[in-house]
Amino acid sequence: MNQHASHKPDYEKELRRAGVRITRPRRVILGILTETDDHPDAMEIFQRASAVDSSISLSTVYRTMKLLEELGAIHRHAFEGGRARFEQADGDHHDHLIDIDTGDVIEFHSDRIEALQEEIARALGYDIVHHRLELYGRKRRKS
Amino acid sequence: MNQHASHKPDYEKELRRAGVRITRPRRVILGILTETDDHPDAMEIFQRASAVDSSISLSTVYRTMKLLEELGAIHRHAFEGGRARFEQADGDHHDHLIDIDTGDVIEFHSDRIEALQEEIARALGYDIVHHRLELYGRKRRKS
DNA sequence: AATGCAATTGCAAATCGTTTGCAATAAAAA
DNA sequence: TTTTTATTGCAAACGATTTGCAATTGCATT
Repeated sequence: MNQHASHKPDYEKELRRAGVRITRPRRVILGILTETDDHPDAMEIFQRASAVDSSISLSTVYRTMKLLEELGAIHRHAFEGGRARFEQADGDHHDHLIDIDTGDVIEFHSDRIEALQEEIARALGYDIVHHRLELYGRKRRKS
Repeated sequence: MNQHASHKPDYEKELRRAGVRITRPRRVILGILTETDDHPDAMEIFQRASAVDSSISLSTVYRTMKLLEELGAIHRHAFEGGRARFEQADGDHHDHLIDIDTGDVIEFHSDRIEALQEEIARALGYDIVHHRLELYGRKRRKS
């Protein structure tokens, strides 16, 4: 099991490569995504974007996130509790531990769990297309 | 890893013990839940209930499911794709493999995965409150 | 069996997160 | 700079679920 270290992607380059226009709202949103390491939801991104340019709409945030998701630049997660949350897609697969008190997300990866999942699916006659492993926990109190 | 075998619960007794009234709509819904082994969503339950008594409303289905959930008699799962799905809560914990083509749900349990999850959480300084492990797969083609 | 009253119902409207139609605006190609 | 077309903000629509409310119904009591 090991935690994961992130590196900054160049979203603007990715979008340009996809042939979409680099507009002012998009530039602001991409900037926010680039400088964040957590897992914000659309509303959080919208608020941070509004602080930079108050004319940006929530719709544009959603549209931009959908665009980035389709390009494979970000991942959308439906953790418990309403809103979807986003994170940059930096190649390496990982699962999530969500702090139920703060909402913080810790990424982790376990080859052993992945292998067991494969084993189980095979035994049931299935090929795994994707999976979802989320641990919801609380920080252990110092004893 | 082993699959799970279900046994019929007496929902009506559980409700009565909780001091709620056994109404006609509730009796119909409980009957449907008792005789099903799959993981229906509220709309499916509503449709099956409507076939028995067309005056039953979707609201009542939702209210009854919430009631049973609060009593711990059923579990609610937010698998991918819109609606929540329900299953009887028969003590033993299990995870789910969802057939992405049919929506079928196969239950499984792995002590080894559970142990690894605990290990990971501990290493990160957390206690697991609950977790979600869902495998989304496709039936392996006979080769 | 008739009564009384709180629990339960069906309905419509509200909610929440997200998406969409549309006319106005702005990128970027010419 | 003009033109073309993508993108925007807005408001309205959306789908799943919940809720307020007046009407109904279980059921404990006579």
